[in-house]
Amino acid sequence: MTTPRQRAHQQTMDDILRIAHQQLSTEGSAGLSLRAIARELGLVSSAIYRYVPSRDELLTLLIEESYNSFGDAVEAAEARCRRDELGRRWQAIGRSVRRWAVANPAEWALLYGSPVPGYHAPPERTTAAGSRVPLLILGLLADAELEPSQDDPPMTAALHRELERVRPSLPGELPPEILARGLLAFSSLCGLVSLELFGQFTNTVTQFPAHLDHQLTRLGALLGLDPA
Amino acid sequence: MTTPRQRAHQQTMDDILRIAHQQLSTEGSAGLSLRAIARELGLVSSAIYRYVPSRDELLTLLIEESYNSFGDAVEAAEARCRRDELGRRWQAIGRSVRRWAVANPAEWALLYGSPVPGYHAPPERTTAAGSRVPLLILGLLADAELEPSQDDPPMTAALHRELERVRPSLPGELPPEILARGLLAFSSLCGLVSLELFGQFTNTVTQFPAHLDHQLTRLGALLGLDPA
DNA sequence: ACTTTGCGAGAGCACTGCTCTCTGTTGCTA
DNA sequence: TAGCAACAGAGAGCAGTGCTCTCGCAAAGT
Repeated sequence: MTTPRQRAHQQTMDDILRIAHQQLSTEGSAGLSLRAIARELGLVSSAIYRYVPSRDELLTLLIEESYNSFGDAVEAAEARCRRDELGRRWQAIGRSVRRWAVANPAEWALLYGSPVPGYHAPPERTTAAGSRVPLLILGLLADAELEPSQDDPPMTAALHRELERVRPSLPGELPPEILARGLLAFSSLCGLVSLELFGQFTNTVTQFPAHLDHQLTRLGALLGLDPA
Repeated sequence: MTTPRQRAHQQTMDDILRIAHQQLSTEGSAGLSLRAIARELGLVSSAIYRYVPSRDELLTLLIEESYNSFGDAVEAAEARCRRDELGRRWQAIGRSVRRWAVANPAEWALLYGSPVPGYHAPPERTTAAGSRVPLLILGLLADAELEPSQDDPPMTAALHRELERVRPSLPGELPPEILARGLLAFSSLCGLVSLELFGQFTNTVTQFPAHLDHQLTRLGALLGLDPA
């Protein structure tokens, strides 16, 4: 049972986040202004602090929401694939990552761009949501039941141990070599999307969807997935 | 011939940039404050505008300097390799990219992180400096004189044409397929470094140098270079 | 009916980028 | 050498920011 006051509070809170997201896309993360949000709500600037204790806290909330919106989008795209078509699942993940990023560039910058200076997201509130997409890739690799091969380069014993140690907290039973393939695939995907969004490709590539598809196929082969 | 006044001006300008770089590393790009720089110089806030017309202009100057410092570092590392050891040259590039980024995280964020909101670097002043490292990779691929192979996935005709079109402005005579390999290698490298610096790997990898070496070897194979 | 709690208003502090005007100095030139 | 123009810094001021404080009102709980 919620009291009218609680509902009103929630309503205002939702409005704040809605306006904040909107501000984020028009002004960028540094342009996020509590005062501007208050103004838009018809509130005096100090009243906003009844809802959000600080600008940093608002950023954390936006990061959580964005990670979840991102995770929802990519998971939904991947779920539409047949489970045994591993190459297609990888392609669906890659394409939907880019699609979400292009549709929400400010949010992408918030998640994978430079950290907002002076602010550090509390890990306990963001790592879970932030792991959803990487975990999706690792889940895919787990389903592939891949074995380390000759093509996997050697790694130091310390790195091998480290990747062994995180094994229990990951889906399936990923050998360190396979986990490393997944890390590279995810990193490459982030790099491709970030370089596109942040404008580093402007003088070379403009055919972004085609370029991404091409590179996703390369990465699929690197992962060890059949093209399907 | 320079007058004392010109020399004094240049001196102050250098001080401004020095303090700005220092402020960048302690406060981050959004913490860059013209007033703080003026304060540190013992100047009143308005006097700084005799040297730097705006905060955006200061950012552009910092970006140019950073790109060049980055390019210097990577080029120097690559130049220390024997020209015919292509695998080593790639490894040297990758390692020195990471080394520079770890040593100058704020500058890395400025170059490859989210663009500072409201500000857009004038391309005519940054693209040349920003292309130095990518060009180094492409020069390496040109030296390798690689041919497209079965392993290169197909690409759309439009993308192929686009990569053909930039060919003359690049070193050697890179076929679109080889250029695409280079773009992926550079993107992956940026992704790996950014994810490390921006803290996305914290719960998985801490053995960063070993991890990078491992992935550089993978990428070297993908590029088609002998391990050397 | 009384008290606690929550919410908004308003003033205020310290900070930012940036503009304007005024003053003293420097350096070139007639 | 005298005079003028360019320049450098000072200081005030505007509009904006995050955030804190106090005050009063109204709703909710007892």
